[in-house]
Amino acid sequence: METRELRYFVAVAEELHFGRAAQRLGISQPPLSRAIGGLERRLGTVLLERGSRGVTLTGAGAVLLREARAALDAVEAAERRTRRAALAATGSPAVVLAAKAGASGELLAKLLDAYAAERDAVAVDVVLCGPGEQAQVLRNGRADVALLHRPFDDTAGFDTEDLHTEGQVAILPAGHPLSARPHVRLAEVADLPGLPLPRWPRPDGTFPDGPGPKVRDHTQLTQLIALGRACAVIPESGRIGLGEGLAAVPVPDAPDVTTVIAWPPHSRSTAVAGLVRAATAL
Amino acid sequence: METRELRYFVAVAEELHFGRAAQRLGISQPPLSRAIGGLERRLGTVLLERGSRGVTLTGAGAVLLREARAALDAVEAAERRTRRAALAATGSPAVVLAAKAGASGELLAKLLDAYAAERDAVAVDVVLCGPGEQAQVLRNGRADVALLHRPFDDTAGFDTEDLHTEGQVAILPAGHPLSARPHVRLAEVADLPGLPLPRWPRPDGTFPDGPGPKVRDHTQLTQLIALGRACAVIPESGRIGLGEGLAAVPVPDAPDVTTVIAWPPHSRSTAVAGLVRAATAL
DNA sequence: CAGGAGCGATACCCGGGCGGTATCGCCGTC
DNA sequence: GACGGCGATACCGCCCGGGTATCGCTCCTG
Repeated sequence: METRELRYFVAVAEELHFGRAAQRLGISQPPLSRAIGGLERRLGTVLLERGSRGVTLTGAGAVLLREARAALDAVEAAERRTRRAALAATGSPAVVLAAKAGASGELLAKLLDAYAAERDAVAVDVVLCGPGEQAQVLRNGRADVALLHRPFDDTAGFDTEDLHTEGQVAILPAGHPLSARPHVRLAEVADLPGLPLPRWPRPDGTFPDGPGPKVRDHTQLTQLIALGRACAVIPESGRIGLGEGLAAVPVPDAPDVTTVIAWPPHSRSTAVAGLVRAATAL
Repeated sequence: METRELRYFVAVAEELHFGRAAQRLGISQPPLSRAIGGLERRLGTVLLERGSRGVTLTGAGAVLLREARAALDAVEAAERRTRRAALAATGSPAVVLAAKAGASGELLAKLLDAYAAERDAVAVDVVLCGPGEQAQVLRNGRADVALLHRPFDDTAGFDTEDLHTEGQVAILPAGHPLSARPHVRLAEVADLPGLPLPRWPRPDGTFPDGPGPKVRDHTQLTQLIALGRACAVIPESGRIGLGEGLAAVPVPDAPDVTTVIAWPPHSRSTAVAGLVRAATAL
């Protein structure tokens, strides 16, 4: 199987429409039909059910979609990491670290300082991601190492070291009745009248159904809470630098959040190893 | 990057010789030179140093070799798993379990029994591998789930559950002076005159240098020991069914061996989940 | 029920790229 | 200095990937 075929299949499987998929791929529809047909013939199975009412995935098609995404990520990563290695050899070595925007700010700063103090430390490019995007950028090679947060982020497939565990706090508009309490239970925060928990995007960019407002980053979240339109439960470390208008109340029964440093298991980069060493020594 | 280019590059990087690589790929040498040249041009870097004395990898080339192998494994896995899913849909569902030949025999039997007793259990094909091959077959999709042995096998990149931990024993020819001892130290076994530790193949099939005989599987090992040509240190559970002519002596200071069940992190198969459940419940 | 719209499959053509053979250029080595 | 080994280059032919035009089917609609 060629990566071109995998790209084509993923496009059709995501759009569930040959015409739109072809448009997205920048080709016309007939070659796309032929490519998918050829793939099905060689695999000896039907991947897509062409009904009169659009296209649906078969079981084998669903498996291939999952596997093809992983394979394409690996190919992309190969290209990016090779390019990065070539750059490193010609004089400007750098390592790319992915972190969630607005999380673990203090830990990140300490990590960068500690690593910079090491012998033969190289430049660290920091890529700030939306929630849940770090694993993706680590898989497709945009980053060499990432800070993830269990249990929110999926650490499967990476080597990891735990760095820090903390409890969670509820963030409420200042002056809210609950904000004076020494602590609250998760259930109490879950359905406050008029203050729903916000909805975060899924990995594919869509939002789950529900009453809460859609948010994509930490700034949107704090603004919405300050406006009295939502509340949230976030790791303790997120409370620092919250600004006016917000109050934080511990939520003892919310699951602990562990910040971990993660890297691709076959990584052989000394820079990544140095960052991990610096992080675990914090 | 197309998988064809990656396959070509891996072949050259492994052979370090364009002619032999072309032969292995079943094409002639000129198109191979052109393909590699094109890859280097598009990546904007030199991957292979063509010296008068053969070919060597550059730094970027070494990175690409590692990443390309991973990517090709992922593509292969996509193809195999899709084929398997298609088979499963047409009536003969099966799950493939990889285990090291000659290890954990008892545990494997109990696992298969326990799983077979489950509701809607499917057929389990067992693939017996040489030492260290399980991770490879799991990565490239020949197997869906595997039994690995830490610290010997590399579990990086997989989800795992620990099943069983045990100590190690030295296997000696019956009648050897040490065989009467209640236990021995690792260092004592390491350099017995005339009884060297055998050499196991590396993942790429070559053997490390050293005095010991080359062995590829458990049978060869036991024969060599019975012949008085080698000794070995293996997990306790390997002593059962040793047969005549061999003695086992505990080695308390050898590292413990943990048998784990491992599967690809994005696996969604209910059969794999069932096997894992059965295994952890043992 | 006829007409039309939407969508994927098919027919057919064209051009680029992949693979093949022949040959060159560069080094070592005898 | 001749030769042999090895990778690069030149050149050619053909297949395959991509394009346009069109078909066949289904469903909706007036």
